[in-house]
Amino acid sequence: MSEEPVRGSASPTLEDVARVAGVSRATVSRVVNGVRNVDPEIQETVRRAVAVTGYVPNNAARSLVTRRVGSVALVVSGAGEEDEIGEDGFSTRHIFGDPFFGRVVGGIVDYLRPRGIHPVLMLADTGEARSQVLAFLRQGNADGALLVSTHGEDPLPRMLTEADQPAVLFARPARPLPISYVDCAHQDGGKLAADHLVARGCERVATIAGPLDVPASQDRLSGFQSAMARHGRPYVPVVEGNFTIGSGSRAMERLLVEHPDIDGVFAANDLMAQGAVLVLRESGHRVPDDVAVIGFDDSSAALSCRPQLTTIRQPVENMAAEMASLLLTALDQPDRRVTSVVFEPTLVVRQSA
Amino acid sequence: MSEEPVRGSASPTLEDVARVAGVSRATVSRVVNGVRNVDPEIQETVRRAVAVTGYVPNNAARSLVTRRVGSVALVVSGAGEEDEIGEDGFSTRHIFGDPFFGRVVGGIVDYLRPRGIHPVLMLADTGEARSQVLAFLRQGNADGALLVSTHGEDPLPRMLTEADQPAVLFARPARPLPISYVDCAHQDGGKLAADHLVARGCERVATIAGPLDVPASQDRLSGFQSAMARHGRPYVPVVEGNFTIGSGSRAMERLLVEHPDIDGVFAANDLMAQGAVLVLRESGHRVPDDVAVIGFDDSSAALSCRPQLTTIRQPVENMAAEMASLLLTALDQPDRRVTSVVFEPTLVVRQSA
DNA sequence: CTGAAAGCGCTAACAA
DNA sequence: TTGTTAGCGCTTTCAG
Repeated sequence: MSEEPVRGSASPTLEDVARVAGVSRATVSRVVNGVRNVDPEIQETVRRAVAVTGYVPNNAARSLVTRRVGSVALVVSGAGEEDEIGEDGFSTRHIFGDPFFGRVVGGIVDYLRPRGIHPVLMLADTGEARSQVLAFLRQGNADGALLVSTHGEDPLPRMLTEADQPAVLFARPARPLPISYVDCAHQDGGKLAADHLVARGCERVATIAGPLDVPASQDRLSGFQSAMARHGRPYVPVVEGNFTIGSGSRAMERLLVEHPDIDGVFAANDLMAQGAVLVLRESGHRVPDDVAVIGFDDSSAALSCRPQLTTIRQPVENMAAEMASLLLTALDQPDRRVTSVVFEPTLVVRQSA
Repeated sequence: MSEEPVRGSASPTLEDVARVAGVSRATVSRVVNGVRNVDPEIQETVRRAVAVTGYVPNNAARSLVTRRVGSVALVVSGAGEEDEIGEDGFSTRHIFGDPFFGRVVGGIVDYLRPRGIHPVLMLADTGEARSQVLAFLRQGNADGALLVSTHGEDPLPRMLTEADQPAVLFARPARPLPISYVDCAHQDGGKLAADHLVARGCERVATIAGPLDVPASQDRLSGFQSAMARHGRPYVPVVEGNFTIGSGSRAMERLLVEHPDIDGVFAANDLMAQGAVLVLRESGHRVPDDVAVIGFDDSSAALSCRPQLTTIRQPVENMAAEMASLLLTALDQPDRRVTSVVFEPTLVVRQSA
């Protein structure tokens, strides 16, 4: 008892602890920061003094000299441009409801948290917001940035490299840039989908692509097309969607009109696949018996869909963790070459195909 | 041109700007912080010097003296305990994929961003993590906390008040505590659901409640029950779920076994309602013709469900914004009474009831 | 209206 | 191994 630090008074400083322990500020600092070369007995004394005073280091003061704050920015770039979910006066941040994004955040938080680092959430969907992100970093509010872009022509990556800010992207930038990123072998994913549909015996296959200004969409499409070509199907109907359920439904409606005898569909993400399934069932097609559907991502949408979606799984949590890992490495070794890490997608067979 | 600040050199300080402008540090500081009492001409000179040097204030230095950092913690407490979505080596942060939580984040970000404040995302699902949150705040890494608890007996609110940390909760704490919060009139919501089902002509109504250690679940349930009682139905079968799709399905299965002739269901959130609908349809019941289903939240799940869910809408974004607003007010007026703001839910009629 | 000067709390040489 | 000292960059009295 009486370990209770005095309430009400201003929070104690190193100085206070030093006085109580009868040593110098420097020694307390060393103990607190776990620097060796401190007599074990004194260490103990200091630790006790820390407990008695209820001392907690002031991170602002620390950062001022170390030039590190111990937090990173998690930037969602290009979000909220179009939005199917109702307008309610807010520029609804659809992205935060996206199960895919949820996995990214989860992976990042899981990696960062044991290391005592926490992500600062930022949106960068306008020019102003992007400047805000840059200013934020320059003011030293975060040591670096993890960037998840939702569209191809995002100018933020370039801005970051030009400002010499440490950053790692989720997904390869549309134009080559000296910046680190993690990605998934989307073409291989497209191939997996094609092979599976063909192996299933599908004869009249079409695809619902993602927005084609996004490299990932292009890659999934091209990987799918070339694999189909290798199977002797040089032509595959393509409709472009925008990764939302609604766009998936609309795309499926169009495909059904133009190709009523379709028997296999590859959608570039699970949400669109879900939208496609809804339309198929409502128009009396059985899935997978009449039309097989395969998605991409393996997000929670794949599980909540009926039938559950066969899909191409991206190891999103691992990718996100790797992103964080790359950033921390870069922060520790400032003049290191940029790197990229590409993960392999896998086929997850469920009911829809 | 040549407005380009010198590259490579360490970032400029107030001192540098002062030298270029030919004034003192203090004056530059005043201009940068928009303090009046500065000669307009000098202001202009300083502004030019800022532009020339590419000056950006160092927030650590600033915080050291102002004792404010300009960021808040967004704490998700009690998350990730149980998780239906596959285990993949990660303690999957289910919460981030929850559309309800997505709306909360969106609302907070929307309110905070124009004010130049950004939330630091933290998870507090273990005792250690909770201490981490407290230490984080005490170290001055954030000025206060926005807390979203996912279960009733969360100890964090009390810890925060005892540590005198400014905080605002989403939802009333299970036990009374001198802490501000925003909430929704859940009982009224339950009543809206009951009235709608009765008005629809449902005769044999049951409910799938949320976890009963959460005040919100209790309130939705009691509001629903007492409204039903007022309609002459003193007894309503109740099955408890845990706010996930899967639990909604399981609950519906049980209800169907015990009460095969059921014709109306109120689920305490949309995800469970969605799970219930899946089971109903798979077992050959038409929704809403045979069984009417009504959810709660009006999350994106309500829209992606087929049929689309009739539901009780919580104005989550407004609630989240209000939460942020309350916190900022508290930060500006430290010795102000705690307050609570309670929002009214509304009935949104779609197809499921 | 402006400048000089005193710290905010901490780390990191450098001495001892 | 420990203590002394000099700042990190900024705000803010207090004089002028």
